[in-house]
Amino acid sequence: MSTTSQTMLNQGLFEDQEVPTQMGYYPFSSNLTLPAPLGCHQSLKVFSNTLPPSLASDAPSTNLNGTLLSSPTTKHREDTTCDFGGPQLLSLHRSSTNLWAWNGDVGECLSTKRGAGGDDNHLGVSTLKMKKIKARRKVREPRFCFKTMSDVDVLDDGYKWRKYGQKVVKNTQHPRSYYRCTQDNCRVKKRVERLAEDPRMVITTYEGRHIHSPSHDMEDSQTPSQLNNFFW
DNA sequence: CGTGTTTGACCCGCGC
DNA sequence: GCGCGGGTCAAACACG
Repeated sequence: MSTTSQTMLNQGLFEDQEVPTQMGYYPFSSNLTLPAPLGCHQSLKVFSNTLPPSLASDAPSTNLNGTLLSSPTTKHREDTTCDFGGPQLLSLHRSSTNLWAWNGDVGECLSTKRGAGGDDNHLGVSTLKMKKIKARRKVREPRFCFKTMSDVDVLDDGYKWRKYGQKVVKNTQHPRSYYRCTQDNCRVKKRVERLAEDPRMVITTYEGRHIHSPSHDMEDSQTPSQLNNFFW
């Protein structure tokens, strides 16, 4: 399966950004048209759970096009809407709120990379490690979710992922898988689960930002610094 | 042997 | 304060 198309999808989220990135919210354009990933059915759904506070409070029930999408009371990840631009394209709208914020210091909080530091991490948990863990869990990276209809659980998005956990979530018959980007110092994680109501649908949740370009691009030219900040 | 997956244990946040 | 559930760790295992 080729990775090109899915990589374009991820990159596309940022190529047309209009929303500033302060407060740690990911930028989205008002109406993105994205290529559907290969390996997925044409009916690709996307939903987002990141929204700047101003938009969340002022117009919680509208997307950036002003279309009524969902209840303003939805605070959690809420399956919202997505229009389809056609067989190869889809339009991403933004709607539901997710009020998680990050303080811009996440990198420091999350810098506990296994084997990377000089921490004494043997024999249980050192106090330092515990503090770091606490910090990690307190400050959450902004997240972005999308839903695809696919036979395969893990969609190839151009990055290399390593599975670090799997969990059966309550009231669902399908386990949720946890992946971490294998790139050094890149803390991006993703969760993959299937929709309980429709097991054909795969929900992928990305958390964090890639600090590098997709793996298959690394051999040829390293992408200019400007783009690096916006890769997933 | 290196790399990736599996899986049970553990920890923490949150609701009651 | 307690229990539940989600998220992570890390040892064991599988595979090329």
